[in-house]
Amino acid sequence: MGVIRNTKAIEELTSLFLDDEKALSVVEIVNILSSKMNKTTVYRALKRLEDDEVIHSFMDRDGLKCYAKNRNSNKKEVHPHFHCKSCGTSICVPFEFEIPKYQNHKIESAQILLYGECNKCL
Amino acid sequence: MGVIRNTKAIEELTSLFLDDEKALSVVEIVNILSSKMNKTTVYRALKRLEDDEVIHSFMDRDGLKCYAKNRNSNKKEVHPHFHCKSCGTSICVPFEFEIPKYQNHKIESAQILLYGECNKCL
DNA sequence: TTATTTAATGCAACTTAGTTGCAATTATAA
DNA sequence: TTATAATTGCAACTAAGTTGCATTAAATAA
Repeated sequence: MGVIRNTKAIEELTSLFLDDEKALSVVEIVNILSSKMNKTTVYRALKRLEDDEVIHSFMDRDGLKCYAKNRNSNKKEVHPHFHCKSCGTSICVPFEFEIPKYQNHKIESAQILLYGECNKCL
Repeated sequence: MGVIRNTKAIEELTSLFLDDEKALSVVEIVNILSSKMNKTTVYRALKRLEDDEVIHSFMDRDGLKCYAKNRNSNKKEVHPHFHCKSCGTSICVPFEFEIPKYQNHKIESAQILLYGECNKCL
């Protein structure tokens, strides 16, 4: 939520997240931008964009951090992500998901990761 | 599903998973057993126990692999896990969860990770 | 426009989870 | 007991992600 500056890194990164559905792993992002900026910059700029709620992140099945664009809604999104074991890509699944309650635990966020094979790979 | 041998490593590891609820991260497990065996052995034995469906694994919010005991049921369990942001511990949440369908994707497994603060930390 | 300040960047070095190859060891079945 | 195939330890490695610090560049004030 800090003051986010309109730098070249932020510009390049936001231009990668045009699609509502497709998620990108940090490895992909760092590779795509390797000739344009340092990986440290990528990591830090992604963090800023996430803090600013422009994008959101999740861990795929391999423990690799992935980012995707936030949809236009004020409240924090809770939707599943699908990770294809064949091609390795991840997508946002446009399902609503209600965060469950559990005893006297305070649940602040939830992540659902679906794992299998996508339509293209089948 | 290979022939799993009854070695000291397997014995030590299974003795860590007595509790149905508590999950242990690989880092914890490697630390607990550091004086008794090599970390490579820990990783490999955990993999065997998981293949053998004695334990199951999931990624916590920090991308750290966690393991927990399987309950006595033949079919693959699908239950959420809760990861406390304060104390860092994770537990199995005894809820049933139905794996959703999505278009023409083949969903083989699903993971739900709840994140927040546990009863002890609140 | 210029000066000031503060965020953002690049770089190199580091941390840590997890893996690999290989030789030595050990559990199991014959 | 012996053969065999799985398991282990070790050391070296890979790769994701972080940190400190000097430099650069936005944003804002003058």
